[in-house]
Amino acid sequence: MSTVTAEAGLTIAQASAVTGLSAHTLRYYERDGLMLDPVDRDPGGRRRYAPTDIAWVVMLTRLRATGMPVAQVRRYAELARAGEGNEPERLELLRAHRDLVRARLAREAEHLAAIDLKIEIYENRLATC
Amino acid sequence: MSTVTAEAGLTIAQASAVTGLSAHTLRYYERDGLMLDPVDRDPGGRRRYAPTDIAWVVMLTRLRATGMPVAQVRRYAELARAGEGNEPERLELLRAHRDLVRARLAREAEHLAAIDLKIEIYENRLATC
DNA sequence: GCTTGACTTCGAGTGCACTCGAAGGCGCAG
DNA sequence: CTGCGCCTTCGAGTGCACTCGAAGTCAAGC
Repeated sequence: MSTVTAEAGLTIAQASAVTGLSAHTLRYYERDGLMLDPVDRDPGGRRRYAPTDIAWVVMLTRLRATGMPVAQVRRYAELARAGEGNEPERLELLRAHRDLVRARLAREAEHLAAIDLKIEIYENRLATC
Repeated sequence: MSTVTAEAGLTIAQASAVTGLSAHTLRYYERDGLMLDPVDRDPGGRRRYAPTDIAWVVMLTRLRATGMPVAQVRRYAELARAGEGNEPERLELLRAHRDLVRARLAREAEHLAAIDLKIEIYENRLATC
């Protein structure tokens, strides 16, 4: 059924299972230029995700999950697609994103601490009566 | 101009400045039942934000900034509005949210570490050539 | 008394990121 | 050769949380 005879890459369903993205979303990302290259197709025209594709999707989900807008992921993909020579730009893009994420996580940690405090207040109030 | 003679509460513009929310958003939150009670009005019918209102808005922004949906904030406000007796429910709501936030922050920290690694790879590549 | 500017309500519009449905194609088990 | 299930494309729809514009009101300064 889903066993692979030789090495041919994953179907979109398998890629979906591995990455946690829906098949719809995987197609949407490719359409929107978020992939490094269009994914290879089998003789029947179906997508075959190579390990490098999967690795890219994983990185892509990390960027998305940390709040990078789709447009900026596309920008990053375009740079990577263009080949060598623009590493400084890619580095800058990633650094800028990292800084934003760090700042947001710090802020959220503060909020979390305040929420924890609120929880403790409730716990104490319930414990003493 | 914006000095307050006696103690009358903040105008919506002042509340906006203090909380970082737009006046539009403050009205929207009140309309949507996210406030504990409708905000008091001055003789002219304009909103006057009491310190307790501001404190609530601050808590509310903490919940929102950590990803609690507006509908759940409303639920929390409804419980608080209902008065005493439902503290266990409020506590449960906050705890559930806290757990989600903790889990997400942990996941994001992992993603951040992976992004940092990528950045280091770029840095090394650029440093050695 | 008239302008100014901040306020009001109401309802519609925006942006983002999916998410889904329709309509059809292909290859293989039975 | 027929039905099944998974695949395809295209374009439209959804959900969330604002965000904005229009039209009108009111108090205070000039």
